[in-house]
Amino acid sequence: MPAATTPSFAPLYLQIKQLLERSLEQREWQPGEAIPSEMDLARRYAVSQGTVRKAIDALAADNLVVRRQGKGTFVATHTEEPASLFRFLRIQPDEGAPVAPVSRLLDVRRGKPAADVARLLALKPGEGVLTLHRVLEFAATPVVLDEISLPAALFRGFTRARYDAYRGSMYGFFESEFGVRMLKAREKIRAVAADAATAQILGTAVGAPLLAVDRVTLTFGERPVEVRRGLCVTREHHYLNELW
Amino acid sequence: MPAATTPSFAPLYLQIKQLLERSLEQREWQPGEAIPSEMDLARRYAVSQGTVRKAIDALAADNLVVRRQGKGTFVATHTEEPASLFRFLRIQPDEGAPVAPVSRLLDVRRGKPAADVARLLALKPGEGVLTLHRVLEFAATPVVLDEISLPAALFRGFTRARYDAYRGSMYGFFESEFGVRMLKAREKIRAVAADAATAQILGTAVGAPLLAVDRVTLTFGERPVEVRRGLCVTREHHYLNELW
DNA sequence: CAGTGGTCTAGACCACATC
DNA sequence: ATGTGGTCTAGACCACTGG
Repeated sequence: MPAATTPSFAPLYLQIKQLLERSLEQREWQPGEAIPSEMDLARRYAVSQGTVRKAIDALAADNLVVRRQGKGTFVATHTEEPASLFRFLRIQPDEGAPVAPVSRLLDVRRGKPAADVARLLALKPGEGVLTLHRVLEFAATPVVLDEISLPAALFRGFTRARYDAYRGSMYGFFESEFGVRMLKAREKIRAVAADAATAQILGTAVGAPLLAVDRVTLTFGERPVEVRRGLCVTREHHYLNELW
Repeated sequence: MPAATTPSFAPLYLQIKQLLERSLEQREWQPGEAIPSEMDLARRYAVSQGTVRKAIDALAADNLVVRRQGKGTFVATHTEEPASLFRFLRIQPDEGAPVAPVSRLLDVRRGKPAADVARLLALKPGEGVLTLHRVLEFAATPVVLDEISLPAALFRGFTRARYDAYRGSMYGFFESEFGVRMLKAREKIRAVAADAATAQILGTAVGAPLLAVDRVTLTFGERPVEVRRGLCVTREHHYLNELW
């Protein structure tokens, strides 16, 4: 017997998935916390455990939750699990094992968005943005220069000092300090020539070829919450992509 | 009750998946054909339909097989389904809808592999390679220059005329003419400066920034069967990547 | 030990495709 | 009408985790 009402035409397990997704978005359970057991959720929604299982499987496939056998199912977080780090960090040294770079924030500015940024972030007229510049260093060598644009409304109280005090990835910082959760991203990659300012920061010649990675990052409901352009020296590093 | 013997320590459904994978590799069913129904397979392996279902789900997640409701489950193929085309083709025009480019083969050569190619293809000493050069054109504009290295042993009888006569993607050609099936790939992406020869073919200035995409393509058993370097003009095109 | 997710089964019914 | 994959259920047992 299904639940009391069937709110839409979709398989039951997808309806349950949607309900769980709403609870996740509304922080009924915090990132890193366990959600209720499958049996509890089955009782709550008046469906069988198998149906809840399929719903959770789908959430896990979307990287919204992480299953841990014998322990429970946990809300995905950027503040733990170094594994999930490399989901969004695709630049790696040509030689040697994957490593996490050091992030150095150059500046933080507030202002009006450029037209393309406003469009990509779906900002309302008049909405402001935060613009960060930061460098990623691998083994003390600057490799990536990022320009990061964020809707100011979602990141009130952002300061350089606050970021510098944080230990962990930038997305971990966004999640724990501002409650903004980066779920997926779309990147467009091009090759460009280094301009003078970039060349100086990255230690390359002016005109040297750089990888330009334009990322739009999405949160719940496919809402864009970050636009970032990364310029990357690929002399001893590369962007790794697995196709399957 | 499980099957007669349990050949290894793994869940039943993964053992079934492995058996099905072996059958797929050995072409017990041809690409594009339907495999037996879930019920038939359940009887064949003496397991329940649900277990076969999980095995097939896993194969479908690996893109080895495609489910079609009401019709059956079909062996994946590069010779149909334009959708699967864009799984390996990530270069797209900045403006407008995704389109399939025209592939123009420049030359075909036989010879000894370069050291790095031999290593990436895991060739035995003395094994020869085929080297192709080809251009991808979007709207009559050359955008990508590919150098493709293939183990000669797997592509006996390859000629330019034979490729030109084929209608469809290159991986479709490999699959239907040589029985070589490209299942997944790993790409390393860098920015480089155009050399004179490349600049001429792609219609750019010498030294212009190009995207260099180094791909190793794998078949069953993670065996590498293609090494390709693509050089791409990203003036009006980009490499698209979805992160989730 | 008790509780969690993971596997496996068996059977019922639905949705879709084909004849 | 028949056969296919897709959903849903209910219950049993396994494997892992932690007190």
